[in-house]
Amino acid sequence: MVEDDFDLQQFLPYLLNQAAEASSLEFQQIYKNRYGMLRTEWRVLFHLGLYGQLTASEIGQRARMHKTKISRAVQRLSDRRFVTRSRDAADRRVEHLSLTRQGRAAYDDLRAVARRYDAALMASLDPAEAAVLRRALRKLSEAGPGGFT
Amino acid sequence: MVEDDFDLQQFLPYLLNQAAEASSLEFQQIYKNRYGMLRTEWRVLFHLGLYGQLTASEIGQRARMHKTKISRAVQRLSDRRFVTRSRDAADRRVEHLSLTRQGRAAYDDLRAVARRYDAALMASLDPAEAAVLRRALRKLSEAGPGGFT
DNA sequence: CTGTAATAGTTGAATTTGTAACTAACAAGC
DNA sequence: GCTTGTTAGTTACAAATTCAACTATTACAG
Repeated sequence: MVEDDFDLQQFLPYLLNQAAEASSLEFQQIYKNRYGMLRTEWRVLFHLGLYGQLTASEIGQRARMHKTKISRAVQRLSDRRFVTRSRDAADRRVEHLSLTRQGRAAYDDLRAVARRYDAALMASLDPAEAAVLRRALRKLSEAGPGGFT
Repeated sequence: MVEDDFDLQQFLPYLLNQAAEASSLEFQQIYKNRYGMLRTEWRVLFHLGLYGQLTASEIGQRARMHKTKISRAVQRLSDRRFVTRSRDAADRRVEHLSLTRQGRAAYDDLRAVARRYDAALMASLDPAEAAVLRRALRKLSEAGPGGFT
């Protein structure tokens, strides 16, 4: 039945998904086991750790996450005292989010793990390959195929 | 707050996830709108289209999908007459799955779309880059960082 | 001002996924 | 044969995600 020149293993969205899943798995275990976080929560934590105070919408734009995901992630992170929320004085719809001391500690810890983890992943590639990979991934992230449909 | 040398945009699992999501989006719309399929169902369909008759476990191994996902995807595909199931005579636990005429028609259609879609994605990369990308993704898919935890 | 539209964020209900327990069939040792 | 273990696949229940509707607040046209 391989009279078929289409190769699933070459289909980029499929390959990307496989690679993304495989490469997230072990790291996921870590933030889950150590801090009981979900992927959405980890992402919010990292964005706050990296960029400091942000609003939910800003995180949404940067991380391309839907606002309901963010709302719920922030809720949980704030329940567990990783994040604090404070209303903007001028525009009382918006909330400024930032890490608590505890949140920052978790972030610092996970950031260190992430660095080592990234290095371990990279070790399976050669350096030139790794650089090309990153560049290509960034291009692909920016837009889909563009005007396809 | 960017006194921080860790760059989320460089963290491979994150990059991979972003690229995977962005690059799946429009294609997802197509199999969803045309055939009401979920990603899991599309994957089962494609595996059957490509490799012919397979059992659920075989699909699981090839696609690295959990058996419950497959079970449900097969259920829905068979409800909608895209797939037929037939018990193995020798080992009555196993079921051989294959596409119906209708299933094959959907597969043929979507395969053609996938080819064009892949080409469109590739167009945003230069050829050398694309080749390296595919090779790197295949490496990363095979294993995570390996003995990290 | 005032009515209409837009934006930030939340909530509820339906869908989808994950986890664990389950049934059914086979295999192998005794 | 009869236990014990394993494998194929399903199902039940909990957890997470999506989608649409919602509140509260600001913007802005007339």
